[in-house]
Amino acid sequence: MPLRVATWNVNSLRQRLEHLARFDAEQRPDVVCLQETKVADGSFPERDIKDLGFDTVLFAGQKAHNGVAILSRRPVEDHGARVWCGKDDKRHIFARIAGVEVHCFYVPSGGPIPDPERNAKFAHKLAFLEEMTRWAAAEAKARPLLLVGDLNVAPLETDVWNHKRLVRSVGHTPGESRALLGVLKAGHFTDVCRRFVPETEHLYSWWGYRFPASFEKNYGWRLDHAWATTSLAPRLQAMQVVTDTRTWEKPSDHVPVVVDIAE
DNA sequence: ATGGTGGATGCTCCA
Repeated sequence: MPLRVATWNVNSLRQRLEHLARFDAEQRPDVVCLQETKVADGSFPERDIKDLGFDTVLFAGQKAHNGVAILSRRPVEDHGARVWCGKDDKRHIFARIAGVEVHCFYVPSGGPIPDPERNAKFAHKLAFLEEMTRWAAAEAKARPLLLVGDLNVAPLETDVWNHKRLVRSVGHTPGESRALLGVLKAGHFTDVCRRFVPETEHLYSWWGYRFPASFEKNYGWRLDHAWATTSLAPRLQAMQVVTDTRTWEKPSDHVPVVVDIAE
């Protein structure tokens, strides 16, 4: 059996517990990386998660915003978290499982205006992407890494429903795309989703709430990613974007991405 | 610099 790792921005873990249980029953992942848990550590629903069969539950959260977690059925060999851009705002957690260091990221959304001079949130996002990609490129040489999460960037033209219309929108600007594609093109990582779905095909993991009927019209973006170091690439067996969850009642705006790694 | 909706919080902020 391969190591099955899922990543999912649940947009409030407490609102999504039933969806997590259903997803877990259908996909049986060994590891689940969550973003936007939106819960302080003291209120984390640890019992509910352990009852699903995840013996190890790691979380780094805060009240109301952000928050990440890693749930594992397999033994966790090491774990930790890192502070990015000098802000301890709960956007990263990692665990080594079956020899693979799994890093779970929640990149800042970046606010509405794609100009770092006028929008401090966009400046923060660019700084975060710079720090994260620099770190990733350096660490990739050392050991097998699987970097997953909501990177809040759709880097390819086919990662959004209308490139021309959205190229000046935060999340799809050339600068943001360059930050991600630079690491991939440097050969440090394989974009797991694009290894299984060619770049000529549209692929999305997020359909916004605010755009009317975005899911029905398939007005999506690919914001959720999985990157494997090139040393892991030969072991990549399968990838699924579990679009079905977006049809469930009161869904997250993001859907899970599931990756299978041969052991 | 627009609105749309959803989540957490507490009479708005964030995505």
